[in-house]
Amino acid sequence: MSKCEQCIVRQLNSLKELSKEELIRISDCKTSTMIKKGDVLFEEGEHINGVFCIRDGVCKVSKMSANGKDQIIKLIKKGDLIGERSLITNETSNLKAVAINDMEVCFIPKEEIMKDLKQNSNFTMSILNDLASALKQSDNVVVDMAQKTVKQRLAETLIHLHDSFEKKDNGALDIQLSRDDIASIIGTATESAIRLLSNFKKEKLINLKGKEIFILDIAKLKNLSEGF
Amino acid sequence: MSKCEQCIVRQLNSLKELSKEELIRISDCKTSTMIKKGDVLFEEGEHINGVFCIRDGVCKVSKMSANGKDQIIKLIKKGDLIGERSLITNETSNLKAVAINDMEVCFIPKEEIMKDLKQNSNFTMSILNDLASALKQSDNVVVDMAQKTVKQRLAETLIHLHDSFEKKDNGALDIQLSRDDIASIIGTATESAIRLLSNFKKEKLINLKGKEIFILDIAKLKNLSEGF
DNA sequence: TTTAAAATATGATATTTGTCATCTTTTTCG
DNA sequence: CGAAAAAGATGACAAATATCATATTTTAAA
Repeated sequence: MSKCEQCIVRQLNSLKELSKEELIRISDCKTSTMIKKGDVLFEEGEHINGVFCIRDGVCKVSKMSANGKDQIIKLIKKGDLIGERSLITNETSNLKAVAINDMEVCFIPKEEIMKDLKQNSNFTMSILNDLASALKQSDNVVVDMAQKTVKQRLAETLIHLHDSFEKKDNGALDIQLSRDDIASIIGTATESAIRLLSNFKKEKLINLKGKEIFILDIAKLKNLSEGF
Repeated sequence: MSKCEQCIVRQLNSLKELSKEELIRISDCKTSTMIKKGDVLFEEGEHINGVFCIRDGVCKVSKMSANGKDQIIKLIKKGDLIGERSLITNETSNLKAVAINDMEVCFIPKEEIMKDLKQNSNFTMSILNDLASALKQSDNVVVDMAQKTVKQRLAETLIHLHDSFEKKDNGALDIQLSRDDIASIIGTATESAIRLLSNFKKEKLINLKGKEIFILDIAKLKNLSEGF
């Protein structure tokens, strides 16, 4: 099994604050798993009992609304940690995570990572920072959901995807989302998402080939997302 | 000036984790202020440089959307701390806070509270917990904003107000919100909020006397908020 | 490969929500 | 107090969005 000390992914998240000794200890107790596209990392209401460190792949993190529709809260990718919140509050997960493509993830059991959280204050501070950033981000999304139109939110989401994901050789965004996923990110009906995507394509803001998305006009998308 | 060691409000938030010595130090450097209804505690984009501890009164915490409308993110009341997030990330505030009624607040400068955050791990853990809870809460609101109708959100908000605020002697909720505030909490146009409130009154779910709100049928409101 | 199922697409229509206009009531302030 | 301003209320209408129906394309499974 690969070692945390040598894992580059660690540099991308709070684990970079751990000392060599701490890392070796974590490395010895962690487990690595391959997760297939569509498989569930964890369910809403499940005790996670640790944190996941994403070595490769992408997953969607969602929550079921009272109305029975899944709302995607965020996309998690290589280098991200997930599960810190449940770790800290000792609660079951309020979210569900499903792989969007094949993933490689490491799982660090709660007891071990808690030791570091209690003893390494740089690590604690880094986790604090993560939560603080996530909170700001989430508050921003609340405002967008409450105040922006579906069209604005789609534009915003496309910009966000453009900023957060690599491009494939042909220029397409290197993430495969179904129309349903996209609708679930922006919080609208699937048909509405499809219609707006078609409009955006007609207006040459994006191009679509199956599930491939090509961002053509970032500036106009930005304007759109701000209501112009 | 009153002393933190003797302040009951402290028991309601993370400051309860501080030792007697730490409290005395905080007490010596804090400032207390009276804030008038409508006055601004801090603006979006402002360096807060510390945390506020609310001794009395209520304020609305909001963020301006790209469309120019203010969205209320949360209501802060007696016993709450505010400003922890900006403290940790070293950023300017992403939110604005305005007093909803006359308030009494204490301000603890950043340098002092940071000492405790670095040295008292119980305090740090408590703040971590606060942020984790706030994040969960915020994610829940995202789902509601994205998936629930305005009517559902109004019902939800009324339940929340009922759960979080005392009742006056006449049974009214002890918080004075304008119709505009209510609209800004649920993320809708003022007229829509007014109309729905009138409907709820007609259906005997609530009663309204000026700005006073009387919750009459919690069970039906709960059903409504869940889509029945 | 063939077939069934799922995903995508699009039109027609209904519902929800926002906007504008106008009126009434309440609050504020000289 | 009384005038002006702000807040609240309501109708008419427009715009945004959801829903339903159905057709087409893609994907997955036998």
